[in-house]
Amino acid sequence: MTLRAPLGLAGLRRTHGCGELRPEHAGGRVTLFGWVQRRRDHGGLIFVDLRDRTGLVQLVFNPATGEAAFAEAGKLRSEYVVAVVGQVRPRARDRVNPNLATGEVEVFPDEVRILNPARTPPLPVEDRIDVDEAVRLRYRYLDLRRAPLQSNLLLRHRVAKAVRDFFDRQGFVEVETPFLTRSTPEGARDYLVPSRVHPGRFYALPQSPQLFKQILMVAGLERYFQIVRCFRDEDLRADRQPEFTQIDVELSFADAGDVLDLTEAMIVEVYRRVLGVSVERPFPRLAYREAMARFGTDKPDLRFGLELFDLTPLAAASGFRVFRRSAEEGGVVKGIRAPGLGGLSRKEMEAFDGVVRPFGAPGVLWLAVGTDGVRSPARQHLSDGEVQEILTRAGATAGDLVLIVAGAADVVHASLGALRLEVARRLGLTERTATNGSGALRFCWVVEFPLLEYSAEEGRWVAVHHPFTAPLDEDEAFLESDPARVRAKAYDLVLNGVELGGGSVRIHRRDLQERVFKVLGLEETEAAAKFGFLLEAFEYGTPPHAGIALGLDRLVMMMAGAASLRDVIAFPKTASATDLLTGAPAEVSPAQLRELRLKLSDGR
RNA sequence: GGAGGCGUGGUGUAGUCCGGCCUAACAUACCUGACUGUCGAUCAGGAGAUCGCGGGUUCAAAUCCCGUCGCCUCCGCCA
Repeated sequence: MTLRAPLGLAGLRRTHGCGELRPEHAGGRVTLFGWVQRRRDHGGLIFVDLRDRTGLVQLVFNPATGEAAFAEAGKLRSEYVVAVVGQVRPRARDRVNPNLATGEVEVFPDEVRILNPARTPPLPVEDRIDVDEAVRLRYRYLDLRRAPLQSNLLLRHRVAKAVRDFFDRQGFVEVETPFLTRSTPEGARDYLVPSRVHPGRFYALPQSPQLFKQILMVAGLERYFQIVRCFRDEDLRADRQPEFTQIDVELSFADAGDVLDLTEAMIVEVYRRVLGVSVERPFPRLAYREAMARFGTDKPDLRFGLELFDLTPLAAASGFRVFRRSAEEGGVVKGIRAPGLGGLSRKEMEAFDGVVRPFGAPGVLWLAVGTDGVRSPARQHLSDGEVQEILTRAGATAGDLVLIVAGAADVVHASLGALRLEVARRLGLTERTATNGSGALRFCWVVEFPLLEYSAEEGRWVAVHHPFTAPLDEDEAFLESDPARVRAKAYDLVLNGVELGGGSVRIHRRDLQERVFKVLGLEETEAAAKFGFLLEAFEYGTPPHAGIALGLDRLVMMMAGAASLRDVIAFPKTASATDLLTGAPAEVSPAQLRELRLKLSDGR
């Protein structure tokens, strides 16, 4: 990396980055630009740490070697922007700073120019000092001066570069698709943009370029990719921002296996090139049903076991009412083993209830295995034989804890999925270690998702993935008769319990697409109005095609070992979708509203 | 839409449960002075907060109550 300036600034030409100076530069004259990290004023001698993107170097101001520079150095304060010209000298052995990449040298400036003074920063521009995130977001430019965020942005750049190089080499073409497009039913809420030219009409920002990339397949591009911003007006999470970036891919004459292979190859190359980490292929593939049954989630963290086991048959025959009723009502009874957690107090056991309650489970039944028996609030309701069978199924031995949840299958799975993560956290199995070789990277594919699920809220079947996803050939016949049974040619890529992305084989025949629309309750006229252009396109020679979209932000987050998307996005939004730096969203002038023929319902 | 956590000089925290000892403490940053080998410099001195905001209870509120705003996490929602 170099920061040499191509042109001089005020007669000065930058020769090196601060962090680049090494003993071999000793004796040379250098010109450096940067920010004052810190000034240590010893009266007759002043040390200044100068920082730029490349790192830090120590400047030494001595009246003997530069009277004017020494005087100027006394005026320097934190974050002043300066240019210095001086001589690089090696440090005496006992003055070397081993904590600094440039610690074997220092610069003796004979000229200092203050290019710009700075107010005292509202947050320390220094790594490792925790600052309230609201302050960091309000002064994002100062937060971004700190090394962790800078290195995350650099990492992100390298990932994007590696992705582009990979797809370019594979014959893919990056095509830009519109941001101002039309709202389509299904999926997330749209961000709307009013049209001035057409009052009363709105563009929508794309939730993804889904339709366009399929049309590019009809258009004969054959291999498309795009690193593209997507917009979804839904509530945020640590791993969800209203605008996020996808690595969007679509290819013709390809089936699911081709997409999986291609994606794996891309991931392997990105990790190798950017982090120097080798990722093993192929990634294991799990059917959705299996993932739910074994891990209670469709995005399993495979870094640890702690798999669910089924007690439903035992429960059906049990004298314990809670068990029997769950089984009789069509629910399930399942549990997990928490190795070594049998010693928790009753109060700590009850804290597990709080983990499952958000998912609709009333609580967790626990059995603590001791050397002299089993402790459990349900001990008296269970026969010795039942307790023994539970322990056998759990594989539990003395010192272990068994956690059991009974109820509807989806509630039980969600609850145990969350409990499994909670147990893993307690056992220290989920450290989000970065990927510098030490962290486990357990990629997997989850495949055979259901094509449809019934939405009680909307009173109809809705697409699990999106309405253009093809059903498995062997399930297509049940589309109308038993929609729940139909599995999709869809796949999700999961890394350590985080969903990195997903895709599917698309429907490329108009007749099948119309059948799916019909099951979704999209009447022909409505389908024609909203997706007509796609259906029409399908009539002009559409190749079979499939694709995938990966969350670039999430991928970078995982690679950086970051806990939040905000740490890998230069200008992120808060949990309430505001931008504390710019103040967006903001009110607009009445004139702007008038021009758009918009009237706010509160009368303005 | 719901649940929980947090909000005290610029920054990070203590104090809040159990009101009075708070005329709000500590660290750091900041300002001034001293100091020629520091690199988390050191030493001496100084300035800086009506405790997110509004209302209430009380002789008395950072502390209790009600409301409200902001940030974070999770559920719903979202692929």
